[in-house]
Amino acid sequence: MTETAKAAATPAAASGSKSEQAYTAVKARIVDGTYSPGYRLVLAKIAEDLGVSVVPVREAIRRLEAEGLVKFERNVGATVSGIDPTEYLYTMQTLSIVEGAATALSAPLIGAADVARARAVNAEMRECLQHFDPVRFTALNQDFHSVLFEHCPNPHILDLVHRGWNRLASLRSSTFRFVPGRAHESVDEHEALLQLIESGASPDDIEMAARRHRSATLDAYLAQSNAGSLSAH
Amino acid sequence: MTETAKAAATPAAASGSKSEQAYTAVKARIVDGTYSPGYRLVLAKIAEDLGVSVVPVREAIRRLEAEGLVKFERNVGATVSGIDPTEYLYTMQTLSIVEGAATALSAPLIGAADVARARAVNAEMRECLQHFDPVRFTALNQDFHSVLFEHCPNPHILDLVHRGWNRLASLRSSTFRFVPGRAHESVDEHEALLQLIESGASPDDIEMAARRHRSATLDAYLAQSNAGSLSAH
DNA sequence: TCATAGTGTTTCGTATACGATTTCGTACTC
DNA sequence: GAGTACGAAATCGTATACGAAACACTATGA
Repeated sequence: MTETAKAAATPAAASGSKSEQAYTAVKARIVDGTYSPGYRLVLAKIAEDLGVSVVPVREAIRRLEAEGLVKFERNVGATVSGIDPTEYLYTMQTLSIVEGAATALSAPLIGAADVARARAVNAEMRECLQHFDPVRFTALNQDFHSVLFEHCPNPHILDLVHRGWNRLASLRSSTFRFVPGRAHESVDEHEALLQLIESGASPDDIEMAARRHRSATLDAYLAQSNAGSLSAH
Repeated sequence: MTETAKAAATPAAASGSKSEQAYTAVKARIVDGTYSPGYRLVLAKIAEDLGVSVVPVREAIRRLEAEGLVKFERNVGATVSGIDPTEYLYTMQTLSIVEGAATALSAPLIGAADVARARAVNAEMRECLQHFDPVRFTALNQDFHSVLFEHCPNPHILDLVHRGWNRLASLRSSTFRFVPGRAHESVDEHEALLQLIESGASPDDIEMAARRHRSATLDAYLAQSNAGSLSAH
C-alpha cells in the first residue's frame, strides 16, 4: 500500500451531503488536472455535471477557496488558482516552516515501527531513482514525510501541513520533474533525518533539519527555473 | 490611533455582499462575547436579526467554521467553539511557530520608523502596567506585534498569523487577565526583540526570540492554571 | 480610425419554498 | 416505575426563481 495519508481525498465519493460530494468532485478534478490552472469554474455548469443545484456547488467552491485551491472574485466567479511560481515559492516556504515544526513535535512519538516503515519507503524511493518516475517519486516522498509528521499532537499544525501538501498536489509541479538531480540528495537527507530521530536528537535540531530539507528543494527549483529572478529580492 | 492592523475586522460594516455583512456581524458578536462559547447559532434566527435570508448566513457560518471560530455539525447546527484550554494551547503553540517565522521574515523589511512606532506602543504598555487593564494591554500587545510581522512578504504565513490572533481574540482568554505577572516580562522581551531587529540579528535568532516570547506566555498560563496537567504532550 | 455610449448576454447573489433529518416530549407497555 | 416507541416541532439541506452586477459586442459620433 504505497499511497498512505492522502488526508481528505476520500475516493469513495462523498457520503452524505451534496456539498461534500461537490467539494470532493471538484477537488479531484483540480488535482487530477481536468480543471487546469486558470480554468473558469462556472457554478451552473458544474452543478449540472454533478446533477445537483448550484447552492451546494457554491459552498464547495468557497471551501476550496479557503484552502487556496481556487481564487474567487465577487460577481465574477472562480478560477483554479495558478501555478504562479510565486505561489509555489510561498507554499513551499510556508510548508517548510509548519512541516518542520510538525516533524519536531511528532518526533518523540515516533516508534521503531514507524522508523522502519519510513525507511522502507525511502528504500523504494532510492530504487525508484533508476528508471526515474517523478510522479511516483513524489507520491513516495509524501508517504515518507507522512510517517514523520502524522503523530504531531497539535491538530492545527497538522492541518496546516495537510493543506500545504494539498496545494502542492494541486499545482502539481512535482518539483522533481524539474530538478531530478534533487531526488538523490533528498533520499540521503531522508536517511539523515531518520537517524536524527532515532538518536533522540533535540526537537530544535530535528525541526531545522526538516525545514532545511524542504528549503533545499525549493532552492534547487529556484536555481533551476530562473537563476534568481524571484529569489530573495 | 491605537488599534492598528486589525486585518479583517473592518468595523464600517461589510460593504458589498450580504454574506460579507453576515460574516462580519456574526464574527463581531462572537468576539465581543454576545455569542459566548457554546452558544447555538441558528441560521434562521441570525438571518432574521440581520434582515437577510439564510443563504448568506449559512455561507458566513461556514467561513467562520473554516477559521475555527465555530464548530459545525451536519444536520445539527453550529455552536461557538469553546474556550477549551486544550484549544488555547494548540492555538498558542501554532501561533508561536508561524508568528516567529513571520517576524523573522519581516525583520529585514522593518525600518527605523516601524521600530519607533513599536517602541511607542511598548511604552504605552509599560505605562499601562500601573493601573493594569488586561484588555487594553492585550490590544496594545497585538498592535506591537503587528508592527513586527506585518511586513512579512509571504502572504500565506501572514494569513496564518492573522488567523491565530483572531482565534485568540475569539476565545478572549486575554491571557494577561490570568497571568498578570507575565505582563512585566512581556514588555521587557519586547524591547529585547526590538534591539535584536535593530542590530540586524540573524533571522534564526529573531525567529527563536519571537517564538520563545510567545511560548513563555503560554507556559506562564499553563503553570498558573493547572500545574502541568497538560504540559509536555 | 478611434473612442465612447448603449444594449444584450452571461454569471453570480439572494430570497423563498419544500423535503430531509434530528431532537425532544409524551404516551404506552412491560 | 422504567424503558421504549411513536409523533410533533425545530432546524438544516437543497432546489428553484428572480434580481443585480459584470463583461462583450455593436453602433454611433468625432
